[in-house]
Amino acid sequence: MEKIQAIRGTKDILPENIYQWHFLFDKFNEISNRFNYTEIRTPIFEKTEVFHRSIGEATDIVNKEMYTFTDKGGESVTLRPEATAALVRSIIQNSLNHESPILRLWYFGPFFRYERPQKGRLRQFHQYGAELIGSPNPEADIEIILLAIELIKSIGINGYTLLINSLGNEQSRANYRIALIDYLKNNSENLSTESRTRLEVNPLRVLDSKDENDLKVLENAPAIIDSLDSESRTHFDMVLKGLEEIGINFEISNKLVRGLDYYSHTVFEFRSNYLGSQDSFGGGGRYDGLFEQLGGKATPAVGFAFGIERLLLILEQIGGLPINNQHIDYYFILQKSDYYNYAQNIANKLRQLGKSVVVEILRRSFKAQMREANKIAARFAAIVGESEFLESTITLKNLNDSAQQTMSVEAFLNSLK
RNA sequence: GCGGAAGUAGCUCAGUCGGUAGAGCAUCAGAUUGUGGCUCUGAGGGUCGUGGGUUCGAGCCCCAUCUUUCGCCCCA
Repeated sequence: MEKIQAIRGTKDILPENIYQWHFLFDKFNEISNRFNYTEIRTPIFEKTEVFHRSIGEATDIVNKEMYTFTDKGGESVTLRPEATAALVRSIIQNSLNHESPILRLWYFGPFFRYERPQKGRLRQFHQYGAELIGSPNPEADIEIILLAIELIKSIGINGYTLLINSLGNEQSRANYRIALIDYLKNNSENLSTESRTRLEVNPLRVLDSKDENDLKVLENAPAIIDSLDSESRTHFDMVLKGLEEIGINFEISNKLVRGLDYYSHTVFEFRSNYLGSQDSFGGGGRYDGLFEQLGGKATPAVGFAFGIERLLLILEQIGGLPINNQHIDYYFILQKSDYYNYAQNIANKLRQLGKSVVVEILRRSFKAQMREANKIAARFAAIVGESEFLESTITLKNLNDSAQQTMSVEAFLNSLK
């Protein structure tokens, strides 16, 4: 029989690594709580429309990266490529923002994009993200960035770059778009072919190009910041001032535009030198127009997301992965397999007292059982031989200092209560 | 979607000029009868990613395909 392989770009999270995921989840849960954010879980698939109406028809995500299929009822559904659109759908549907003007949410889960796999880029990947719904003010932008930074700090990552930019409000963006198209069209003969097509479909994305000739052209391109109207400019300035005064380091990048259409005003991205080609491990921004696009009433919001696999890659590179400190308290060693029920009975009482306990089930030799106890780093070998079995006792051997004593089962259990 | 590299034991890797595969670690067992770690001895485990082709003969050469990886693209 031929072996079956996992689907391309998907990865098993193996038992030997799962503690790393628990570590991240626990830290993020804890820090989110400190900021008064609550976890939300939405389905991993949605009506395709949710993403079409939000992410943008012209974006790569919608154009070529979505896992879209027709279900048996004829409905077009899509495995979520990101969270924000689905969350907004849920908030509107459940009227989550009706009880209070402000809603603070976080999420953790799998997402799907049909891309060519690479290190740090999987077809099923995981994100942690947070959304702050209800405030149009720069205070919200500052809070969400601060949360992101505290999360990174909590898992021990210090070396990274925070890039920030403003796309301005709708009017500012429209103005800039015209100015940029104008400029790029005048210089189109110097642009790469890809940038020329992007100029037609999604001109802001040309700013992201790494092509050398494109970069030359872009040197003199109009900057978004110059197209911002006073409202947008003030918003951005207040965000920057806030970050400065709170002591957050950042770099302004007037070329940062990000690949989802729903962003407005503040956009930001976290980059690391440890990731190679996929150097961004988190990003987000403000999306004041999204609620309306998804049929809700106008609601301002900011949010961001981290790529969990990328965070783990960074931790691995900097030697920052946590130590797996899972341990076993007692390993039950049976001289004869006949003593299994006797042992398992005691073992389970120990478990009820909060101990982690394993009982031999392979009928191995005494020596092999001792080896096993040692290998899994049990604190004690709990030995059941003929005399223990007959006298209702248990022999405990401390595997650190080899000290050994025999006592009645009753006395042993009582000593732990 | 485009270009480059790589796939041999559970893991890390050797494998000469084409002659049906090796090491270390890991696993398992043993070294006088109820005692681990160190040491020693031994054993099991591979259709050489998959499918074709060339050849008397392919891990090695050729083609295709799958997967991983690097860069592009994109993004978390």
